Amino acid sequence: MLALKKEEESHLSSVKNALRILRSFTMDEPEKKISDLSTALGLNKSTVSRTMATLASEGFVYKDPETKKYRLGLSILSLSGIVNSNMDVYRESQPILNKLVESIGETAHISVMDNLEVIYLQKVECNHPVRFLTHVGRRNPLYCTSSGKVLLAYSNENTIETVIKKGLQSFTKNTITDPQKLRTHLKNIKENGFAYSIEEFLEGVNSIAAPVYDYKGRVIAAISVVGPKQRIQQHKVQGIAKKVVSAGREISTRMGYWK
Amino acid sequence: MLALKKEEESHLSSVKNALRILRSFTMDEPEKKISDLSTALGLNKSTVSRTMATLASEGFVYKDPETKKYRLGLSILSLSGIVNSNMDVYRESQPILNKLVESIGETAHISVMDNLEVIYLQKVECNHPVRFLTHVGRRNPLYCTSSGKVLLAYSNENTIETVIKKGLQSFTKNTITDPQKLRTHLKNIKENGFAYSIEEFLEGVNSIAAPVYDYKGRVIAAISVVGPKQRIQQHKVQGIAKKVVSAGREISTRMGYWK
DNA sequence: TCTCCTGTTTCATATAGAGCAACGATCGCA
DNA sequence: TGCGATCGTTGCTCTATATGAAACAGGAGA
Repeated sequence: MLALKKEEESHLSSVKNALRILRSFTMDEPEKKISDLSTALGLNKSTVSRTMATLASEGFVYKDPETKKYRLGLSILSLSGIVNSNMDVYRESQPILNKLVESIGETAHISVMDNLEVIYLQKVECNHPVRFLTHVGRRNPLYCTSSGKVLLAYSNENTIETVIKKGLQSFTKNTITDPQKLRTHLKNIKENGFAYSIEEFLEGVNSIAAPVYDYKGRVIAAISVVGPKQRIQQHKVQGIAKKVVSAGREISTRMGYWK
Repeated sequence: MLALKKEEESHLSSVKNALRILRSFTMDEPEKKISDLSTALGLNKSTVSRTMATLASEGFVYKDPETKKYRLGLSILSLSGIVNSNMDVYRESQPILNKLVESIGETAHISVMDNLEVIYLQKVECNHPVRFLTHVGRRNPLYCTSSGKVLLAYSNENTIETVIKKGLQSFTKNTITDPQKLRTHLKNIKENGFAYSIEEFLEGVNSIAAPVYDYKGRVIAAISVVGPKQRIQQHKVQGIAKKVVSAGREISTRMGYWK
């Protein structure tokens, strides 16, 4: 083992390979062949083959006997149920999320920060047929989604600077890519108590988000509504934000926050 | 490596350890300490410690810095989103499940067979405050839940016999534990086109399930409603079953089945 | 302060996993 | 039908690496 960072010295390489393989599955590429994985991850074919056999034996991947392609298995689904049930926010937010969707008529999410990204824990869809923009477990950037900006705004300086240092990639013409602009933008969000994104991440998609507090008054999650710009229009933002903020407060109260 | 079954010969032991550790987390024990895992799985403390460090580095577990206990991480949630989006049934069933819940007023599920168990893919809750009997990803026996019995009834002889051979454990006084009784019971289910469980698995809990077909006419999933016996009464079974069967047909149609 | 119980790290050793290459199986195309 | 090309699996060898025992380092609690 030559020249590994201190942190990684004690990591088991074959386990790491297995986990990297699992994480390489995406929404766009939910099926993988051995050789694809081999080249993509720079691992030997036989290594991948044996790793996949092990993953399959524990139900983490499923091998289509016909095409010989692998998909993620249902063991993962079993584990995800445990992840959720273990998160207080998840438990408390379901009914409030439902009410919010009914009241506004747009899809709503609960999300948290993980590994300098927003990850969506929960989703309640509206009746409109525009769907599948997001999904539970999806990760998005912190600096150009409304939920991400809320989570970032209420985090510490350090986190903000790390995000900036990683680079502010431009997704649309509205994405905030200037560090100084972002800093003041985030301060405004804290003052207003909510954030909105007008096509900052996806063309034609707007969103509004508010913080969720825990019993210590720390922001632990964000609640947000998303929709096409035709329905979430700029002049409606204030009105919608009021409802989102109040829904966030309601969950916070259930989490033991009061103020 | 001495005396391993052929199948397991080519499995990577350290990866297998990691996966076994992940699967050892349950709804009842969502938090684990190193030493617990060590004794529970018969692995050396240091092995577990290093494995957990690796799992944590890829976000599969999260280490509470205060208590030093581990919980499952959000990487798993990300993967579960991909599992779902990859399953046709999942996509098609959401709105129909909603309608069913509205019409009957009880919680409904979509489930499939995996590893000789029922696993719940999707859940839509009713408004009644009796909750958390099941959750997405939960696994239950095939032979004493309505969804399990549907899936089993429409599977092949071989599967049925394997389940019987594994043993029919009694959960309540109504659990079918006699192999011959189960065989004829399953035949009846196929004739009726639906299954019901009157407190066969949990005291006080009844359920009704119907099959979901794919485009080839194979049963690939079950749709079911569950509720307390006070609400799902025996004399109501036929009426509810009609609605469940029809919902199942509706999903089947969307899956390309027609007949 | 002194135990007891954690989890992490060190170190030596055995071994398990990686790489290579050869083998079948399957596919595509002529 | 036959011929390459591609792909996944499997022996085999060798070394990198995962393992276990024991020592170490922190807490927690008495």
